[in-house]
Amino acid sequence: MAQKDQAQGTENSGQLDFPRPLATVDVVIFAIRNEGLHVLLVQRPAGAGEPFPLAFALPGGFVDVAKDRDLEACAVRKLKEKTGVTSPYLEQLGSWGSAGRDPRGWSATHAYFALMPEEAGRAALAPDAQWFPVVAGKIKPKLAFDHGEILTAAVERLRNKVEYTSLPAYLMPAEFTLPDLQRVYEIVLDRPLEKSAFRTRILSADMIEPIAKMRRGPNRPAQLYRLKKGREPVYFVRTFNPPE
Amino acid sequence: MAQKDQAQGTENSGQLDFPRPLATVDVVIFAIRNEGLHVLLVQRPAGAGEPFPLAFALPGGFVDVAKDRDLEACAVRKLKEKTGVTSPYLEQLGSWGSAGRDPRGWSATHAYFALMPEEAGRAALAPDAQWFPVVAGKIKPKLAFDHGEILTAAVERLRNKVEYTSLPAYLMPAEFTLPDLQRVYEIVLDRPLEKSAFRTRILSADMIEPIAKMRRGPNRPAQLYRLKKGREPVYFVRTFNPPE
DNA sequence: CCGACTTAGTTGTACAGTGCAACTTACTTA
DNA sequence: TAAGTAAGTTGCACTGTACAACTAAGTCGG
Repeated sequence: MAQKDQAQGTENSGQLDFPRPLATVDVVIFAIRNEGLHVLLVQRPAGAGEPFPLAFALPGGFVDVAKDRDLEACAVRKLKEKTGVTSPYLEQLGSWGSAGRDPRGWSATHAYFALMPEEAGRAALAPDAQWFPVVAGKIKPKLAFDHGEILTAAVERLRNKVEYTSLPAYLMPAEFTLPDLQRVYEIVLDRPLEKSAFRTRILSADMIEPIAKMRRGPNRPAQLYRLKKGREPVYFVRTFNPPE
Repeated sequence: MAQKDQAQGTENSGQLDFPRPLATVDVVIFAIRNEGLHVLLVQRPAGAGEPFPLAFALPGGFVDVAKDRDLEACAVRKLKEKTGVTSPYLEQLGSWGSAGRDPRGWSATHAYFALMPEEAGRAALAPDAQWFPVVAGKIKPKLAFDHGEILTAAVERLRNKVEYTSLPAYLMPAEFTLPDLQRVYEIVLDRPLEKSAFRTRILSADMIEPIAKMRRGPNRPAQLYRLKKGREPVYFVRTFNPPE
């Protein structure tokens, strides 16, 4: 809630002349590439006065009070501007704000969490944007600001939700098989799942529908499916076979 | 991520002289009072230039870059200052930011979600703070700003998490019985739960421990329990008997 | 042309936790 | 001492998973 600023010691109503934190938005966007979880990062500029020159960072930037109607619009805009991609799934992840996270002053970022299929990531990527594999919840290069911490939180959120939702559907191409989908679940969770229980659960969730086509390969063909359109993510009432 | 401000059209590195949104923190704090879910609200001042004079609002206020080390510290401070209470459980709920939510300009609030036992709420409450019953996820008075929307999101989050976590433990007094705990679950979920399944689940979660005392009443005494100290919230692998 | 190989998809049995309902236990009160 | 009430337990049916073996449908190499 915004109220009169008792913090500044001025009790005059409507006084707004006190220092404000910097307000930014950052997006953690995941895709599966080459059988592994990847995250899209952008390299920071090297100009004078730039914090963390040439380090990699999450795509994002300052909220523009003239351009952005709201935070989500800002996230969509920043993602498009910084990386060139658009995401079919975007949710809030959380916010990080403190005196020290940005050398330019007290700043707070509104972090978003996004998923996209690999196919869409092959299109025009911004020149300084790049996909990085996520290994053990971390990234090789040390990230700018507290973005390493934000990324860790995003991976944890992804793992948690994949355990009991249909979120991986947003990581799939337009047409996919059930084993494809299961593989994506397994990649994110980093453990094998039971084939028959997986099939039962997904098929009874009414989230995908078979199309009149099979995936052909060197062995038995597999039924192709597509997402039912307009489907919100499905929440299961159990997790998959629990870790221990 | 904070980066140079391309949005303002100035490409000079380190330029920070552009308008910043207002930054606030608000807290939705719940307690069970009189067999019902309640929220703690504060009445807004009536001074000239004050938005929503005398309306009720979530406790919160502007981030103070001098006083607040980070957002959570700001939430704790605001809760204490505005209402007088302190919460044993505080988590981020999300952020709401847009051009129109505050008549004083583009503003973004970082909303927190808190739980506390009723007993702690009986102590010194700030004079303009007041508990309101939550009926059907809503509050009787129309709230200031978009706080009605934030409250709705908080109730939804609470309901969702109570379905598969031990969060209600933070709504309990220091000593309580299993039927007490079950009643709190039922109040929040607004549906009855199975007694035997509930007991089995809670007792096998290793979150509470019996004390050498019984609750005596007009009928069979009930075993009293307390929370095991230092326990994080427990996540169950199933929800309770699903709504349909 | 046939048998080895591989992956898709199904089936069967054991098990865990819930839903439902009846039951026992332990106390108060008339 | 019997009735009443809430605490706590028990038993059985049911659902969905775990595990594992099985069948199905294709390619490929001899």
